[in-house]
Amino acid sequence: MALRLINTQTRRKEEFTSLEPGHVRMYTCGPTIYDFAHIGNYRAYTFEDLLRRYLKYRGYKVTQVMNLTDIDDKIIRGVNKKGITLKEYTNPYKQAFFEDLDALGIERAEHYPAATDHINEMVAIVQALVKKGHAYEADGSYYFKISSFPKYGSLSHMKLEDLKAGARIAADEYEKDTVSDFALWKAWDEADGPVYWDTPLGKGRPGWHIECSAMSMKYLGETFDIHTGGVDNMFPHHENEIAQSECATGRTFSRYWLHCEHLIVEGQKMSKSLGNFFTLRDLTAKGYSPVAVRYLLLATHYRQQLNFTMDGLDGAKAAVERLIDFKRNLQAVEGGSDNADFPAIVQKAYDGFGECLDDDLNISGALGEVFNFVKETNKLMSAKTLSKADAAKAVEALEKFDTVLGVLPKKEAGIDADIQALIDERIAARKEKNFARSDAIRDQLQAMGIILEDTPKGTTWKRQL
RNA sequence: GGCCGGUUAGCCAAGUGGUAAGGCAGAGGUCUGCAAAACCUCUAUACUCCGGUUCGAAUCCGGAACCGGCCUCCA
Repeated sequence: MALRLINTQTRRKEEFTSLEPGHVRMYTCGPTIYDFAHIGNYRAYTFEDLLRRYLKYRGYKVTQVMNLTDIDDKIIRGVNKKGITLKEYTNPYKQAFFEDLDALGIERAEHYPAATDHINEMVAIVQALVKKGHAYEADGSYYFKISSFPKYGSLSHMKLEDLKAGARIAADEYEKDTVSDFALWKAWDEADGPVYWDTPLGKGRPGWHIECSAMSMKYLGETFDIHTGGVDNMFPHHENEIAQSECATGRTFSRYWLHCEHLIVEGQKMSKSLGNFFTLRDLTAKGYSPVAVRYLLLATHYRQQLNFTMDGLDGAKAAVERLIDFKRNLQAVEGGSDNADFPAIVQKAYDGFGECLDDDLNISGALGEVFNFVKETNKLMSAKTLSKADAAKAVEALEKFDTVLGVLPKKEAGIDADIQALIDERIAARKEKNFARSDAIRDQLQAMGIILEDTPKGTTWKRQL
């Protein structure tokens, strides 16, 4: 069966087809690089990574764009406070972001355009909108005229007249024709200090929404396949993107919209005041492995709110370990004749894995299939009825699944010579029944994060996750 | 006020009409110098509540409670 995705636009599960056969173009709303990203942000990026990896698993070529928002009110405030340039302010957070992506095993997108590198493209869109009567200038700023786009609200299913005009309408927005019109370009203001661009639109800076329109269309074309983001971006951000993009080009902007639910921590909204606000660095500092965090973020369906708990993190770690151990045990299988039941077990795993993920990326179901495969194969292994060739096929399947899951170590890390020397010494000590010495070595290695496994076949080791 | 999700065992979490996947935790076992690790086996009268439709409902419809989200720059 084909891949089906729930499109926010229609609220229906739709069969996915790409505009260009075999090639998916997707745009993913990225971070504002004014601080370290938190695990809620990474939930969204992990979901996008799952989508990307599964599209590739299904044989698509993927061109993904993730923007880096490096201009907004908070960044301007930070720049002026510290008296440094905008790039000087944002670069450390940009670097930290990529470090976190690597730690979490999130594949790199093809493009990471920064907003401030695309001012000209944004200006061009604003000019096109003005020319077509969809935008107007007021006191040096430019606004999108929502009343000129009847389709406005079709993504979030919100009606303008239902919106509560409330406290969040800033007092300085009086010059807009109607309060719901949003800024495409903001005129320079003294508080902006040195942060501005001189453009045909005047001296100022871009609004927030326009960057995504400009950069997605530049790298993916006027119409592309998938646009993703967190649910909070559905309105107004994505709604505004659609309005400005479609009015500028006269074409459909994104064909599918996917929105990721938020995560909560221990059943509560993540907030600094509750003390349950975590960056990836906060968790690794507590000794948690990034791959455990990845698994936890990945394992819940993306349209479901994810309850992030420390117990859950321990459970995620144990689940990943089970997969890693499964692979190690398979690789140690020797000889034997092929098991007649095994081909059906592998086939069932492949089929189940694909069927679940085809169904709007049902990752929990897919993981269930993987663990059933692990259990059934382990059963054959412990009965010593699995052949070396069977085991190789099982490893192949597991590695194939892991192209989507991304939780297995890329390659076994080497072992230091002195660690090997300790292991050898312990083996010798055990032969001489010098258990005091062998236990001391065992403790020493454990303190170094090396777990020993004394099996009937001898002593092996693994790194603690 | 408008709109949108959710509520499944000790915890996490699939399942959208046919009688409840999977992971963690827990118990037992194999192995072991003892452990650990790994693996196997087992376990739980778990579908928020109240009505309705149906031969049959976690699943569909109506209502309630609770939790959470969006309503102009927050993934």
